[in-house]
Amino acid sequence: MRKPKHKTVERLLKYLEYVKKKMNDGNMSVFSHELAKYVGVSPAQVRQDLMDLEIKGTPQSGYSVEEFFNAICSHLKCERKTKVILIGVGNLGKAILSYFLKRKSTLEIAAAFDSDAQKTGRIFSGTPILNIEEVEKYIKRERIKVAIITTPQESAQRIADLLVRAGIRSIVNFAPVMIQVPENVFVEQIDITLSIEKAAYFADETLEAK
Amino acid sequence: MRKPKHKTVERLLKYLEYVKKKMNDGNMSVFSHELAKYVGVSPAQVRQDLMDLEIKGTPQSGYSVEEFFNAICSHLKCERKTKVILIGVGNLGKAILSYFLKRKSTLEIAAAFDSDAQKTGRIFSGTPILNIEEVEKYIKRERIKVAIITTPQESAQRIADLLVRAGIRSIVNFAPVMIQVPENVFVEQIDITLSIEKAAYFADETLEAK
DNA sequence: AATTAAAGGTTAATAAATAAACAGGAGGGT
DNA sequence: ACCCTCCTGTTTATTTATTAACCTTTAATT
Repeated sequence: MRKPKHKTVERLLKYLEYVKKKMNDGNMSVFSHELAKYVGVSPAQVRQDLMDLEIKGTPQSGYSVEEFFNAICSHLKCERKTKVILIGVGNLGKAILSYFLKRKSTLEIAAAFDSDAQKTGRIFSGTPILNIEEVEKYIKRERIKVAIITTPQESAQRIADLLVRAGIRSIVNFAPVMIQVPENVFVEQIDITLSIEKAAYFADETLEAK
Repeated sequence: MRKPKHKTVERLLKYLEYVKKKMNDGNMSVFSHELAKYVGVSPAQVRQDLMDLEIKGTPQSGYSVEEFFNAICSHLKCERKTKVILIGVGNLGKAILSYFLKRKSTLEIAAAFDSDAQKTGRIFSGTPILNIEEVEKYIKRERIKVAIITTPQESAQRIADLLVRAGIRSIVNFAPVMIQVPENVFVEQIDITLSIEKAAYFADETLEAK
């Protein structure tokens, strides 16, 4: 079976959420059109995804939620939660921390870091906020491999350098600058402003078409 | 010339940013490899994008920033800023407001709305925060067509209904629920938690590959 | 004057993502 | 027993996105 690509991984993560809900509600099975509606894609798309994962269903009862859950988890390697850290407890950082608190995610934000002494030493949304000076020690001790940067633009590169030196292998960067890292470090750049601009563009498109 | 698709629009918006910088610095021209590095794609990709926009360059001086700027602006229809509103001035809402303040965007957040009387009546990051009860009047008076939802999950659907009733034609929704809207309303769902989970997944992938 | 290097323009090839189409089996009703 | 409907499994087609390859131009160099 071939590895899932970007869009597929997105959908699988969404399916996983829905399936968890169904399990909590005591359901034993789920249909492709339910998943399709929840995720916002066509049922055909769902079926094809599930085919790739080699999950079988029946026309009568759809797919077994248990089998489904296990299959996705093993493909996404999310049996045990990956520990990540977050740097920069500003508005965006706080927003992310509280999102993770509410949602049972495949990840766990083990700690957050900031340079502002007013923020450090407290717990926010269940996550301890530590001083940025401790981050290197922390990464090494806890063997953290993934970090989220939500600092201001100006500090992003400096923080990235620090993280890489300490052993971080992959970074999710929300600061609106391209950070430069060694080749063997993975970076995912997420630009919220741009996402909104894009949405607005396509909004216009569809308005005109009607 | 055919209309730019999703990924292309993303890149064009990034090019635009870089070109603005170059113009501010007094540069007259820009090369494909510069843009490529800034945006994180191959120079070939850049050239192809520019070809589609019918922007011509020369091997010696690359592309004219002015021509470039005008071409992108006209294709993205961003000559005059589109006014949008934001609902929900929590952590994420504030983060977005401050991002837009710093960055010269193609959009302008004309007003923000919240139900908390402690927040309303003030100005945050240059944007007035009004009471949610005024939103319908505001949308109609200012003919706003695009709205950003950054409320808690629980209120998202209710707010969406309200917005649609008031005349909003397209919504960027950050609340982690699929909102249901009439067919003629455009919705862009942005799930930050999911983006991070996805990034973590591909991080793992690349780690293993090495 | 010829050569080389750097950068753009174009076309073709490949890969990824999405959509469409259709056969087959199990229930349920007549 | 027959037909109808619903939903799955699979295949094929189509559209989007990305990459690679190759040619051309022009300035600098030898």
